[in-house]
This record gives sequence, structure tokens and C-alpha cells, in this order.
Amino acid sequence: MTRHVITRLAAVSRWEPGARERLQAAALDLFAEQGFAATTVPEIAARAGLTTRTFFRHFADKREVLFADDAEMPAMVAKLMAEAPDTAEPMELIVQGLRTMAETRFEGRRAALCHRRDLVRSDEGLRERDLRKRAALAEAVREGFLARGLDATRAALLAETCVTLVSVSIAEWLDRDDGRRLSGIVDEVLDRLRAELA
Amino acid sequence: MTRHVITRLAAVSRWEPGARERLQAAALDLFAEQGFAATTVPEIAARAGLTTRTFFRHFADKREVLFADDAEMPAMVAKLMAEAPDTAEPMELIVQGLRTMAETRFEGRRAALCHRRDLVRSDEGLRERDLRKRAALAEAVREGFLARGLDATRAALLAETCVTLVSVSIAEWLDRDDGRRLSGIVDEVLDRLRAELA
DNA sequence: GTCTATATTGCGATAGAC
DNA sequence: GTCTATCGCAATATAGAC
Repeated sequence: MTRHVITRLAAVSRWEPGARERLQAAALDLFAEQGFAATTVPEIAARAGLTTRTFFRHFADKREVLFADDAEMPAMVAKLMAEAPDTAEPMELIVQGLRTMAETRFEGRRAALCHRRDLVRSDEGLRERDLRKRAALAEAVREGFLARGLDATRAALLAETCVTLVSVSIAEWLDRDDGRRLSGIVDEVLDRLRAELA
Repeated sequence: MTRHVITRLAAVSRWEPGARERLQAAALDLFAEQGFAATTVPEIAARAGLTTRTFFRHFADKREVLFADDAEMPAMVAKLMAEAPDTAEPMELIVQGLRTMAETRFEGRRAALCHRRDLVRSDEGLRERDLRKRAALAEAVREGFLARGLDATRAALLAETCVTLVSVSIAEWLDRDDGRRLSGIVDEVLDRLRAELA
């Protein structure tokens, strides 16, 4: 009997679906409560009812748990760029792509992203990881343009500009507390960039 | 002979000037010979006739020795921006600043920068540090514009664009093996960016 | 510098799904 | 049975404290 109960308890924590999501939620909670640096992986795992080892099977390291949701963005970028008609102009492609990304990957996550931004600002290691993610995104865009036959300089210039638009727009979107849509802000930021360069 | 020995002994004494430069030269040599990862700090220090401890008094870590020459750039940016006339338009200020930086900080260092780029490409940790340096530069530009009274979004947009121009231009400059001046390439890259956004 | 706490990884065993 | 997600434990790496 006792053995059965123990087994069931173990089974619940062990096989309850959504281990990854539970780990993410636990991590977010703990980071909010005591900060990123002060939170240990064992603590996160314990709160999720899992072990340290399991944490590391889902996330490469402690920082990654904060960025996991955006891991697929480079692949999404590659797909969008590969599927676009050959006739699409580069900047048009960027604008369309940003609109799509805004609607499917960001809109609706504003509160979570705002929270993450505060955390990233609080820790040097997280800031660094954030930079790497941005660089990875730029690299995906650059490769997409190279695959479309653009020369190296043009591809790099467009990719960097695309990432600038993303990061500035998101910062603006998170700063404002009105209900504006991110895609609208992207349009506005692009207009402002055009105005600067006109 | 005796005089030579004395000179050499003097060269390794702790108050001999140029310790920092000798460490940098030794590090560059060793990185070229055996790669960044395979080179240890004690090796670098030994080749410079100094101790490991001295290395770390001059550089925060092994990576920093590669970027030390650019450490003053953010301060230089701040100075240039603070001294510019209030009437200067932002993009004009950026173009002037990039021209100045190109001439005073980059022109003439092409071979060294090319070599560094190869090293940075070979090591993930160095790539990361490079991203941090870029971010620091962008931050300096952004703060400069904030100090000049621009709103946060405009300052961020201009700062990111400025760093894009720098990095794309330098990449182009290093890729080409003709004798073109960096400042000319910056102008060309800016024209290309304007064309994309027109 | 030494030393401790934590992050991170490897490997074999086990539980539950199919 | 086979397969995958986990566990449990131990070993290494490393940052930060002393």
C-alpha cells in the first residue's frame, strides 16, 4: 500500500506533462521573488517538482530558460524569407516579416516580455545572452538575403537594420502603456528611421 | 654585450614602462601561433617577461587584451557628441563622428583589425565580447543623443543605426584588399542604407 | 591565492507510454 | 519489449567569497 502511494506520488511529479513549462514558470516566479543571480537551479527544479538534472535536459543553462520562447525565431525568419516570392523587394520583405513576427510571436506576450526586460537589465550575464540572441536573429536575416542572391554588404546592412527595427520597436512598445499594437509601432519606427535618413 | 644584458634586465623590471603594450604584443603573437583558446595567460605573461598577476592588473581577462585598444571609444564618442554645436543635425553628427573615428582610431590599423577579426571568428567567447563592445558603443551614442535632448526612441534608433554603419563599413573595409579609406566606405554604406530606405 | 557554493555534465537505472 | 523522460548520484568547472 505504502509503496503504491509513494509510487503514485513519484509518478505524478515525474510524468505530469508540461515539465518544460513548469520549469519555466517556476524559474520566472523565483527570479521575480529573489532575483536571477540569487536563484539556484536546484530551487527552480524543486518548485517544479523535478530534479536539477531534468532542468538541464530542457535548458542548456540557467539563462536560457528566459529566452527559450524565442528560440525558434531564427528558423521562422529563414522560413519566411525562403517562402517569399522572388520578386519581393528586401525592405518590403522585412516589413512584412516583422509584421508577421509581431502578430504571431509578440502580441499577447507584452506583460511577460516587459518582465523579462527588467530581469535582463538586472544581470550582466542576461544582457549578454540577449545580445547573442539578437545577433543570431541578424545572422538568420543576413543568410536569408544571401540565399536570395543579395551581395554580402547589402545583406548585412539589411539584417542589422532589421534587428534595429525589432529591438527599438519592442522597447518602445514595452515603454508605452497604451494598448497600441506592436506592428503599428514597427511601422512608426520605420517611418522615423526613414525621416532620419531622408 | 654587458650593456645588452643590462638593457634586457631593465626591460623586465616591474617599473619598466610599456608593460601593457608588451603583454598585448605577446598575446597577439601567441594567439596567432597557437590560437586563442590554446594560449594561457601565464604563457602570455612569460613571453612579455612579466607575471600572471601583472597581466590581470592590466586586463580584466584573457579576452580583453584583444579589445583594449578600443576601450576608449565610448568616451571618445561622448566627448565628440558633447562638443558638437547644438545646431548639428543628428545624422550629420553621426557622419562627422564616424569620419573622425575612422581616421583617428581605425585608419592605419587595418592589418591588425583584420587579424583580430579572424581571431574573433574562431572563438565563441570572443564573438560574445565583441557584441558587448558594440553594445557599449551604441549605449554611448544613445546617451550622447539623450544628453542633446532627443527623445528616447529617436536616440536609440540613431545609436543602433550608427553602430550598424560602423560594423558593416568595417567588415566591408576589411574584406576588400584595395587601399580604400574607411571613411569613404562609410559614406558609401550610408548611401546604400539610404537607398534601401528610400 | 584558497576555498565553498553553484553551475554544469555524464552515466546507468527506472517508470510509464506504446 | 522498445522508447523516452526522469531520477540519482557523482564528477568537473568556475564564480565569488574570504
